[in-house]
Amino acid sequence: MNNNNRVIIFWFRNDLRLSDNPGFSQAVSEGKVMPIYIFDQESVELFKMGSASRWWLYHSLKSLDRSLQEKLNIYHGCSQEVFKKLLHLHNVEAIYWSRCYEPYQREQEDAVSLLLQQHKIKFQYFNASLLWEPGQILTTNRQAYQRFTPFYGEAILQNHAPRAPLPAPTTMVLLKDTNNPLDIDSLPLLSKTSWYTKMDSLWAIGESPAQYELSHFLKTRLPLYHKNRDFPAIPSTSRLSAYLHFGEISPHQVWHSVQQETTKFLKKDGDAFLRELAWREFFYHQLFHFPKLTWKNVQPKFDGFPWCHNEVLLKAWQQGKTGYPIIDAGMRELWQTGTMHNRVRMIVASFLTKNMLIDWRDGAAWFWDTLVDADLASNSCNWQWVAGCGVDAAPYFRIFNPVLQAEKFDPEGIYIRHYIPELSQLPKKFLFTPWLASKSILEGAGILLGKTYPIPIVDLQLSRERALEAYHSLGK
DNA sequence: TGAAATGTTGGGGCG
DNA sequence: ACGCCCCAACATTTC
Repeated sequence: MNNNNRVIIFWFRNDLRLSDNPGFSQAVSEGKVMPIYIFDQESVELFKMGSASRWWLYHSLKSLDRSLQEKLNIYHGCSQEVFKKLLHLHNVEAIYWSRCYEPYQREQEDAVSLLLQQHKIKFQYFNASLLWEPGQILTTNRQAYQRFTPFYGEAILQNHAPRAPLPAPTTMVLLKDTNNPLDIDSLPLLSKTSWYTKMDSLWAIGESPAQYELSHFLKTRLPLYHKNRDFPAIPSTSRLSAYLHFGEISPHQVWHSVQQETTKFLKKDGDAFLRELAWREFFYHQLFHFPKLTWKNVQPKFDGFPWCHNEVLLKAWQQGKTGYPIIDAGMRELWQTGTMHNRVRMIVASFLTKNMLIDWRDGAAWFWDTLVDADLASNSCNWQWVAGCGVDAAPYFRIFNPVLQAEKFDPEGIYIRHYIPELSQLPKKFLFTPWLASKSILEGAGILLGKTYPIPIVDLQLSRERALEAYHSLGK
């Protein structure tokens, strides 16, 4: 066989970037590289990629393809089968990829590894999407941490700082698989109804937009991050979560540049942000050690919890028509933009699980479908955290009051007015409690309660008491 | 990374 | 002048 025909396959997964991609760098340094992406969802039983994620992925792949001189090779179907064909058609020298940690991705990896072992093909995987490998951060008993605080302390204090990010390779020889008829547009990524046209204008997707978001965040938002991050009307968050999920930016790049920015004046802000990045790690590690947590309560005593199955309430929550302005604003932000401010995510999640007494899995499923940053680890763990059944979870009796939360974190009502235009004329005094406004005030604001904006769909006090009762029914 | 209920304190009005 | 009561304002406990 002619040695010149030998190719190295680099399998892109949730690492859709060229910079700080150790496996890709190694591949292009060793020879001609055939970059591939496999859309492999058929075997996924739970949590097939949601609509918003698929929309994001479409653009992310387009961007990656441009970075790869339009040499990205697209496949659709079972990963193992795709590799079987590739091995048959090409003279494959080695196969490299970046590890992924979601249960079905691990199954894919195992199946592919087995195949490659059988064919005696060299393969190697790399860590490109976590600061610390699961299994690297363990208690002295070699167990996974069950509490974030010691996890974070140990991870920072006892382990080396995350490695420095790598630059993008400067030279590369890329190969197109000429036998393959598929391209990005042939994947089932964009639905027929173009619900996403508005989103197209809200997000710039790809590796260089991700870098731009990061530098913009460092310059304009990080300096007041600690103070501002809880206020949804203030642009204070990094907006990096979706880029991190698909790997258009690596956590190492983010970690490293935040640390570089963090002078003593910014220390509090830098620390607060790095802590959030560490929560992401913590959740990935949890998922790694307990893959069932996407649908199973981490605390088994919650298995008997008396959740209500109420389609009417669930739908009202999904559509942002509960009658509680901060809840509805958040749910509409999600629907319109594919994201939701972190503080508001906690408020709407508390409302669904506690005031509506609806199963956290229903909330997780909705978020999974609608969030552009939908991430199995963060989504599942955060829902369990709010519901009280997770690792290091909020106590069940911590029930957010949507009126008080709105008064506290959207005091001027800017966020609410933005996402609920039908309330925008309401005076601030009644903006958080429209049902308390007199008829004349409502009229003056052009509101017909029950018509143009809903009457509260559940009673706060009664639902709170009901939730506490349900909690007590679990016993200790 | 709550909220409500309950407890405590201290200033001021008032008999 | 003094004690009593009221009630913010704050602290603690409970869910």
